[in-house]
Amino acid sequence: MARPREFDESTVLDAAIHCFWRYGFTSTSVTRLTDTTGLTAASLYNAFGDKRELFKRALERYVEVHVGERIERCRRLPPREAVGAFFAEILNRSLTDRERKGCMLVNTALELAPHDAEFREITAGMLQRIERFFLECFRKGQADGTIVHSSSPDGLAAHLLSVLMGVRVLARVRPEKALLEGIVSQALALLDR
Amino acid sequence: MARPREFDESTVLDAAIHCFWRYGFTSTSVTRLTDTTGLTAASLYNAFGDKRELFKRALERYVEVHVGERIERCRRLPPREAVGAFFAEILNRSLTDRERKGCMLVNTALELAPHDAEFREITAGMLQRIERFFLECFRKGQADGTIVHSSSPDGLAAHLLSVLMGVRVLARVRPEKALLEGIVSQALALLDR
DNA sequence: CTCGTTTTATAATGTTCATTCTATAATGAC
DNA sequence: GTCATTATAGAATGAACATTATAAAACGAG
Repeated sequence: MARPREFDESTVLDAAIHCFWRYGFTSTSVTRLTDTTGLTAASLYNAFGDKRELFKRALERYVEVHVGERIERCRRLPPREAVGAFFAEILNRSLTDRERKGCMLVNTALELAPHDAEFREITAGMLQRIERFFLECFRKGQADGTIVHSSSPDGLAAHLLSVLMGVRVLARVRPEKALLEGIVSQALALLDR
Repeated sequence: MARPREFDESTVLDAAIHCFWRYGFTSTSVTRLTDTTGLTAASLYNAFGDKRELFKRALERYVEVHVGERIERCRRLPPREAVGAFFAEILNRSLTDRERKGCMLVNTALELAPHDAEFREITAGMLQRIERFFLECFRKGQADGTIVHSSSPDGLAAHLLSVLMGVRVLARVRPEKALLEGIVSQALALLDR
């Protein structure tokens, strides 16, 4: 009926993710997007609306692929190991991230959420998803005795969420193994004694 | 010998701080700066060089005024109280920050440090200053018995630094009293048992 | 083959950006 | 008062920005 697309939407989104992840929304120009996706501006606008809409799609895909899948991977483990594995992945990512991209969700939370109500809601929801994952782990772990009872699950979950944010920030400035590992091991120790 | 300045440098820097703090480096246009400082672009460039140089001066002043003075204030207290007072101030600031500006140092660490070697060094040094403050408190507190020995001072200091970063990020997205207070009280509990 | 529809390529749009030019104004030294 | 020097005001500069207009191209339906 009509001319077919010459590109794969997910592939283009992945390229857009890489730009936005590394440089953020404002510092990613449409020119940079056309260069790295290979699409013309016309195709980009025709397919995604505008830059903001494209960013939204990219962020949603980022969270599904990079955050959601990590949570699913870890959720299959026993609760205490799940939290450990989660932070082990974060640590590994942060220490091998040569472009210092950090976490696109954290970056967006700081760049757009404060001034943009829509992105504030979106990022808040995504952060709550991580918090809920921690919460589940702690509830289960405290129930079966693999995680200590000294603190409430809610307090622990919020605390670990903030440690996660902190590690993601620090990793973009000082991606030092000793520093980040120290922070995480300190956080995990909270679960054991 | 020459025409005198019509403005006070510190006053102008404070106005610049407010812009950069709220919107970051990239999203603060020179027009916005001339509007809020009251200076013409010519005066701004004559006095400070360029936008980047002005930002650097603003950041340095921000850290002196807002971070340095807080550290000095708290340093006068006994070690355990010093840490408590520090986080009490952070919490209070975060919960009354209606513009969701967060912390200009954290914002810069995420916006500029990853791609700019000079700002990476600057922000890293400033973060280390906070870390050293924690470290001093822990060393003294462990020596006089007001802070528990269960963890190394270095590990604790790094951990609290990351909690601080995390709170500053979360506060820009979800400035909720219960959430932030929960995180901080959890962190402070680490010092007592 | 022709028509309707969507995608592409290219060029153009008008705006905003950081920065600088030109000219005028204000001072102290002489 | 004149001069050298620095600060201002306002306009101008050219580059980069996001977005769109125009027209050609590629397909299925009829």
